[in-house]
Amino acid sequence: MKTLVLKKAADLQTRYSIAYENELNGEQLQAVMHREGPALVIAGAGTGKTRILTYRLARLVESGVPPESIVLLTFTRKAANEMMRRASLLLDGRCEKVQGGTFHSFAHTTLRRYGAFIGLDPNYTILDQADAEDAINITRSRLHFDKSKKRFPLKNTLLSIYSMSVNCYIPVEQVIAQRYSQFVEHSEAIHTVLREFVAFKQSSNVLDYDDLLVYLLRLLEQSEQGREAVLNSIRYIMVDEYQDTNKLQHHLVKKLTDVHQNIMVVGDDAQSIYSFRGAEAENIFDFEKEHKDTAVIAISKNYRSTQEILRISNHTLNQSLKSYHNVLQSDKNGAKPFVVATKNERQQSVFITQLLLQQREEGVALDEIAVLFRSGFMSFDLEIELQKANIPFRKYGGLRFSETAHLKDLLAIVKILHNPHDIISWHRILLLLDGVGPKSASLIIEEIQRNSEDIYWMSPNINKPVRGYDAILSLCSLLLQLHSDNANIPDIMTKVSTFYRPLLQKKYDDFAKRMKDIETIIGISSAYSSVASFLSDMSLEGPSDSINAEQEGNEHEFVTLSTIHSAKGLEWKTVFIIWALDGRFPSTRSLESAAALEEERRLFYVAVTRAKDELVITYPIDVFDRESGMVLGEPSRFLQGMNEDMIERFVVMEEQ
DNA sequence: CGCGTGACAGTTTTT
DNA sequence: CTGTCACGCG
Repeated sequence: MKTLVLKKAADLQTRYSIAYENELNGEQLQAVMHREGPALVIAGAGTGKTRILTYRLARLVESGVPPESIVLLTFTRKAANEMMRRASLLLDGRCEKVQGGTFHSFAHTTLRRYGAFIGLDPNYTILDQADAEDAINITRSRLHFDKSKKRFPLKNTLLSIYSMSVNCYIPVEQVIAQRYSQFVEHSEAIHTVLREFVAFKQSSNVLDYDDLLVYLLRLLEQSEQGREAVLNSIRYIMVDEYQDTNKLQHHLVKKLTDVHQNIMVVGDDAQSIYSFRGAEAENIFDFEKEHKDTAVIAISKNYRSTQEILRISNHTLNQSLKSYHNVLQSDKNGAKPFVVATKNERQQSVFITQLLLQQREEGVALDEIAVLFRSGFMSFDLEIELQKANIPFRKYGGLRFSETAHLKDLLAIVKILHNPHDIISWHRILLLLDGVGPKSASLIIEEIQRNSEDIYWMSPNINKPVRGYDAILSLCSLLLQLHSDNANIPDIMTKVSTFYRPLLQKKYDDFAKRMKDIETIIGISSAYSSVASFLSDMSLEGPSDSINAEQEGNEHEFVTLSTIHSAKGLEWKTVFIIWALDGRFPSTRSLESAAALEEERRLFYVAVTRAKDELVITYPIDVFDRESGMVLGEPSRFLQGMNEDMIERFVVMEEQ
């Protein structure tokens, strides 16, 4: 007989180490405490979206939900990292086991594990955008659409058409009719090329970015075993930046939550800036319709910015014909934002640099400052100026480190090693070799496809092309050696780079600079223990940050330069928005359609709301625009209608 | 067939 | 400013 004892009921409840009630406001708390079933959180900029997600994560974990059964999907890798970092600060290491990342990286991890259920060889390699374009070009020339046809769309257009079709569930013909009407006459041919492109990827065992999502969906829909395996491991899903999901992702989320319905999505319709990639802000509102009994929580109290900054952002949205959900309010007050005209781009760069030096003098940490711009190239001139002034900076957005031609060349060899069927990489390398052109390359590739069993031994079988034979032979012997070596990754990389070095030297004038990048990537590679994870990280979460990270000295502090797209979800004490020049931001191209202009407006809104305390908006006048043949000199139309009690206007003059 | 040359068109934003 | 295309030489 067991003895019965009395225990205080309160003592039996789970103990929480975080005082949720004290650290969150009412609306936030409601979202954080939400437990089962679908929830939609509409949270304006700076209202503590990340805070809600991290606290809810912590709450679930504290309540005993196994962290590995929670999936957190975000849009950019940086946002994912930030979230995990903040969750770990709240709650020891337990949050590290949470599955998380971008849609694409989540899809990749899942497919590596369970892809076999739908017949996917787990050794597939991932094509980045340039690789996918190359693949399209290869198919195009195989089908002989490259010659004779006048004005056939270029590879990047073909890929956009394909991608739009896949991500939005729109048939190719319709995409062409709607968005690329100038190519309607080639509609059928385009479709043929794209179908062949799909087949080509399959036979090469490669997946492009879109395929990652498509195959994951296929796994969930077409394999009962696959579906069970994936769904059994997930109990809670949270999706950040939901306004940036497209149809395909929307659908994927639905499939992932079919069983338990424990899905929380967070979004802000005013921050939808990815429609060029098929994102539909309507997904937020469809979500509510599609999931029964969705708890809807709207949050409008802003904690980030001063009221002066919010007045600018609210004004930006008010100028629109559309109406957005949130009008932001804040208790904080500060200085009026500055709008500054400079004579030209040069002066803009010099001016920003001066202000940065001044801020540093005043004791503002460089980490607290960001310079934001519409497009990657808009910071080139400033970068030179910052270098001269010895101000350390890090640039986000624009061309990625691992997307530069020389690193792609190098990685292509490693890719072949990992996946010998990767014809796109073979093609890339073969064309690099002396005396090998498109014709011999395709002959060799045919040979490779015939002898797929012992692929590295095929070299002696090649019908000698007159010129390139020696080069091919040496490539093959390198591959053979690396294949049998079992070396570690930096070793492999070093050997590959020794092979590549003379080719690099011949191809580029700035050989030395590029060689340095290669050293850098060898360094990065040493952190990996498997070729597979090294390669997929390079394609999915490539070190975009290392592109300008290694300034002299090991300063920990740096100014952030970033495209607005890459700055989403982040905040700084002081934000500069440069190139706020009508014709650049919004760009002339976006003036043709109301929807495009609207997206630029939201983009401007995102930029403004990154600032906590200080906002400086600059624009150069007297800029020649090649496209229109006009001189641009007016401030962005988004600044129109702002009077003197909203902003201070300045003109930069040179001191006599 | 490979490769250099010159003309010319297109030019965001991300995974 | 860069990638792409057509042309013609070796």
